[in-house]
Formats: sequence, C-alpha cells, structure tokens
Amino acid sequence: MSPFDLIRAQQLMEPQRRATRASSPCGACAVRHLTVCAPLEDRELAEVASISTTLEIDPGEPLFDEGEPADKVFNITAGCVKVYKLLADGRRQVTGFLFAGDFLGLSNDAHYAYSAEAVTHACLCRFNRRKLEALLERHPKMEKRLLSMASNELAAAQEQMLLLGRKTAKEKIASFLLMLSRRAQQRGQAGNPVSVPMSRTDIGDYLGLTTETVSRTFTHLKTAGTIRMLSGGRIELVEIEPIRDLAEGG
Amino acid sequence: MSPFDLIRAQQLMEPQRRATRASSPCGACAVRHLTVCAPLEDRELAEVASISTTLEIDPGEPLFDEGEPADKVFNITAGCVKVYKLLADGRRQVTGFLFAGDFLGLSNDAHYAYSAEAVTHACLCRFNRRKLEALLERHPKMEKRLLSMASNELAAAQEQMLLLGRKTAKEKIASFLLMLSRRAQQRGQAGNPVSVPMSRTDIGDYLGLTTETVSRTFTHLKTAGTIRMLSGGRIELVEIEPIRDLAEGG
DNA sequence: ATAAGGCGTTGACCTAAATCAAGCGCCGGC
DNA sequence: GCCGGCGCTTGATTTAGGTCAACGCCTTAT
Repeated sequence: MSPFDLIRAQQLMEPQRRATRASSPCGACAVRHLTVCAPLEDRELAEVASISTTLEIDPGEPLFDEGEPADKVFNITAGCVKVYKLLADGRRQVTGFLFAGDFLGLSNDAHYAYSAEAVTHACLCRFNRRKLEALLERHPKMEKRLLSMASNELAAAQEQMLLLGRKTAKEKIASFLLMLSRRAQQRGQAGNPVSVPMSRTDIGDYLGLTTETVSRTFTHLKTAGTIRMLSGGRIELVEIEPIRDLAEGG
Repeated sequence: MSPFDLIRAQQLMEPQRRATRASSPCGACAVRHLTVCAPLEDRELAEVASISTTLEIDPGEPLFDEGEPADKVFNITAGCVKVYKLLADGRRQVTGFLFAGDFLGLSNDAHYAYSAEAVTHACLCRFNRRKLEALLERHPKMEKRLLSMASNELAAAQEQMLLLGRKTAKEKIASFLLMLSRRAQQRGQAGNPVSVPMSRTDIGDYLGLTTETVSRTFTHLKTAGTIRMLSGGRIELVEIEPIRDLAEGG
C-alpha cells in the first residue's frame, strides 16, 4: 500500500558514533544516523535486523532491473550504486548515484521503475518489501523519516531537472563535483579532494552529456587551474568559488 | 519535522461522484478522490475544512516564490499551476505543471525550494503548514497517502530526467502531449483533444527547449498529420501510435 | 613479456537546437 | 477605429555539444 522509489539519506542529527557491541547487527551500523533507521531505539533495531539480510555486490553487478517485480528494497551501508532508466534504443539516463545511508527500491507500483547497479563494491541491507511495510505500520516515526527522505529526494530531483534542462556542460560538471563533495561531507568524509568513483560514461549519462564532452570539460577546468586530478579517481577542487559560481549559473 | 515538496495526485480508486451537499465544504469537493484528502471519512473532512481556506488566482499570478518562508501549503482544486526554479541569469526550468488534486508547498526546509504561479485561473485550498502537520499526526492514513503521492512524484521526476537528458525535441514534445493527455484522463477529462493551456515559453522551459524549437516541432508534427491544432489551445492527437513511439524513443 | 580489451583523452567534423531577426495575428486600451 | 504589445511562427545563421575516429595508458590474461 505504501511507497517509494528512491530515498536519499539526510542528516538527521549529530552522527552518533557507536562502535560498541550491540543487541543486534543494526546496533553496530556505522551509518545508521543517515538511514531510514535513524529514529529507532536500540531495542527497535532488533526488529529491523530480524527482517533484513546483508549482501555485497561488485562493480557492474546489477541489483535489479527496471520492470522486475519490486519485492525487495535496499539500504546502502557502504559503496556507491547508480540507478538509471533506458530508452528503447539504449540511450541511458542515470537518475542518481546512491551512497551509504541511501534507500532504494520502494515503489507504488509492483515493478521497479528503474534499474540499479553497483558502481563500486557495495554493501547493502535487503528487506522484503511487505515485511518492511508491516514494520513501517508499527513505527510511524520510521514512516515519517521516509517521508522526510522523500521530500529531500524530490528537492534534489528538481535541482537535477534544472541542471539537465538549463545548464551548460561546464556548469553541469561544476554542479556534479559540488554535489559529490557535499554528499561526502554529509557522510562524514572529506569534501575536498572529492572521490569520483564512477566512469566518464556514467557521469555523462547522469548529466545528459557524452563521455567525450565530460572528458573535455574536465580538461578545461584542469587547464584553467580550477581543479586538479589526483590518483585514485579523486579530484581536488582548487578554487571553490569559481566552481560555485559556475554551478549557480552566475 | 515532516515532509514535502510537491505532490502529484494519483488515482486512488474509482472517482466517487458526490455533488451532494455535505457536512463541510470539503464534503462537496469534486476532486477529493484525487487529493491528499482521499482516504478520509466524511466526518474527518470537517477537520480539514476547519484548518483550510480557499483562494483563487488569475493567470500569471504568483502563489509563492523560491526562498520565501514555507509556512503555507496548497491543494489545487481547479485550473493549472506551474512550479519552476531559476538560475542567477534568469534561465528557467519549469519542474512541473500541477492540476486539480495536486498538492504543493510542503518542504523539509523552512523555505520554498521553487516558485509557483498560476497558468490558468486556478482554485486552491490553503493550509497553514503547522496545522496540516498536526492533522497528519492524527491521521496516519493521510500521511500514508502523502507518502504514496510522493512516490509517484519521484517516479515522474525520474521520467522527466530521462526526457531532459536524453530525448530529442520531437520526442520531448510527443512525451509532453501524452503526459497532458494521461493526466487529463486521470482527472476524468477528455484525453484526446488534449487541452494545452500553457504558453510556448512555459512548454519550452518545461522541456529544456526554446519557444522557437517548441513552435517548429509542433509545426513538424502538424505537417506530418500526426497532430492537429484546434481552437482554444486544444490539440488533437490524430495518430497516437507514432506519438507513443516517439515518446519512447523507438 | 606480450597481447587484448577497456577506459580516457584528443582531434576533426557535423548537426540539432539555440540565437538573432522579422513578421503576423489577436486582443485590450484609448 | 486605430495603436501597441504580446504570443506565436518562420527564416537565416551560429554554436555547443554530439559523432566519428584515433591513440595512449593501464589492467588482466595468456
């Protein structure tokens, strides 16, 4: 009866570091404060643990495909997953990159509206959709949390529409780098040398560009001294202000 | 504490025609089955009525602007409203056209994330955000309904990203016409001569095109005999199948 | 060590859509 | 009745980004 599609983690309160032993696997979850589980008490986490299993997937491995029966939902605990939609002739739009704390799979429809695939090695919690919905029924604060996450997701989607419909290639790349930086910081990671684990093709499919244009645009920014390419797919934002100005279409 | 941004009405069950007098203004609401109020009992509607006022706005009149304190939320009962975001230099992205039954204004943030403005003369119910949130607290089924509407909205947003990022002008226009047709049918209106109340500029800003390209593309489809322009801003979809094929990128 | 394939970069060229520029109705105001 | 402005269309031209093609680098397999 209930919902969702794709929920992005948000900061709820101060990250509660708890590497301590716990009454359940979930009690030790390092990204709990980012997830749908954030508002739950320790004792309630046992319930969550009882209906979830963990899994890991390797880069390029699919999680599910558009059109499949949507009977599982997922919570990402580590790594990066991309979600995308395809046109008949293979044109692809990546509609989001998901990270630790993000939630995906819930849908009003009985079938997934998009495909999901690992970008990096990723760790996930898997739930049976019905069981999770039953759990939500018993925990209104968890449902509120979903609503709140959905709200953020909608705002992000509108921002992405502005990007896709109206920004230039350079502005798109600048916005993309800032988004990755901001999201890394939300997860308590470094925001400046920003980690860019996805391929040029994935970036292009996310920004409505080709790989060539993505590559050329990185080169322009690099030549201008605005960014610097580091090893391990990391990019240093040398001059943040010009990047912000670009992203805002200034 | 709670949610939202922009919620699009969905079909919940068979439209329940009830032009009868009612215990409250809401009891007579012709579009109730499309709105967030759909799951409420007649007696519960009185509560909704007690915290809402109605208003009407004329074409071009703003409802609110991006960045304003988001203290009101709205339910559209008639007409068409557009929501949009702007870049610093005035480039505009219309992120949605809203119709009877659609809900807008709720946000996680204290400020609106987008602007809203009437396309046609429109009738709305206005709520104080806090009061509505308190009402949601007492009516979990209404909150579930919001979650469900948000889920649909997210799926629509992803579809729109695919359109903006990967479709050609012709495919965008075909998708747009089908969207308007489908949404009119959801509201129990004619789906084929489809009513197109918004300007070429608004359409362009929704599809990531210029008015000139929108106009030319309509002309192409007209010349090909695929559509026919009628009076009163209505468009007849003469050949649906070619339009569907275009929209799906076939 | 070498071959082979995948990803990223770069260059040359092309094209879909943007931009610039008229005009053409249509409506509202005087 | 006439004028002025806006929305829409159409044409000419430009351009951002796409397409096609090559090559270099790195990784993995033989």
